[in-house]
Amino acid sequence: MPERISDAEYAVMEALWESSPLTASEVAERAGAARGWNMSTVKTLLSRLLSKGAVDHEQDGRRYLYRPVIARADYVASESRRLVDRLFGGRVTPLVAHLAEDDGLSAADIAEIEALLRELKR
Amino acid sequence: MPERISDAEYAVMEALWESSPLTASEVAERAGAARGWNMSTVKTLLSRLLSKGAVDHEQDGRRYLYRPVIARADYVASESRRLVDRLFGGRVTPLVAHLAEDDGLSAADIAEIEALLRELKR
DNA sequence: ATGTAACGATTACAGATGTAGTCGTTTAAC
DNA sequence: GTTAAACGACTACATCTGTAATCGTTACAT
Repeated sequence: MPERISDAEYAVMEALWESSPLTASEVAERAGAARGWNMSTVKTLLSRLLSKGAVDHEQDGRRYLYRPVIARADYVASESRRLVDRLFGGRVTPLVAHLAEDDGLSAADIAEIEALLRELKR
Repeated sequence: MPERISDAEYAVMEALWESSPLTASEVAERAGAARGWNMSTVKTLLSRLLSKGAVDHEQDGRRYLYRPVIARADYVASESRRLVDRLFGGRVTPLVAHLAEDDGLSAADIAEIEALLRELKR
């Protein structure tokens, strides 16, 4: 039962997954700037992520270096699963069906997925 | 910009999507009972859904009959899109790849998806 | 040395959410 | 007719989330 990560917190995680460790200021540059966040906001988010155990920090002089504790792949897996469970009764196929229809996959997309499935059949 | 529907509210929507119109008590039976919700909780959720415009109600004597305004398919589409956008840069293929690997699709699942893709190529 | 900029810690506050309780009214059963 | 059950309306309240501001300390530039 991992603590859930909010939307805003997720943006911070993205920055850390892309490159870590980072200082709070670096996170602000990379995740906050585009969103118009104040430095304080970024720090709040970092401290919430700390207490949720999603990131860790190590002292570096007068400041901290932050790095993710949970892997992006794990997060993505659990969020995807959550969606599939909630909306599609845990079945992946209907999700794919839905996305495929609704979303107009390009021929290239289709080819890519087919290749993937062929791989899986090995 | 449709108002977001929370997890608890979603359970109420599920009941209404499955069968509607329903009275508050019926929603409580169908969605609340399994979750141990108090009648009050269900009524609160219904009124929040009303103000969000996600459900509508019609008077029926001294009580209301509730029915969904937004279609399940639309909700599912927007939530799926949201996930794909957030976690996979808007691309469906990586999601499918992820789910497929991580999730061990059965041979039947794979066949089903392949059939689906063939359909799409027409 | 001194002021100022950078940092972390703490506090703030409104809106959303989960979960209910209370109140006034109506109606159905006696 | 009277009472208890059912209903909707309104209120409550803790937690989470988004978004900061303030405070105390430290270090860097002068």
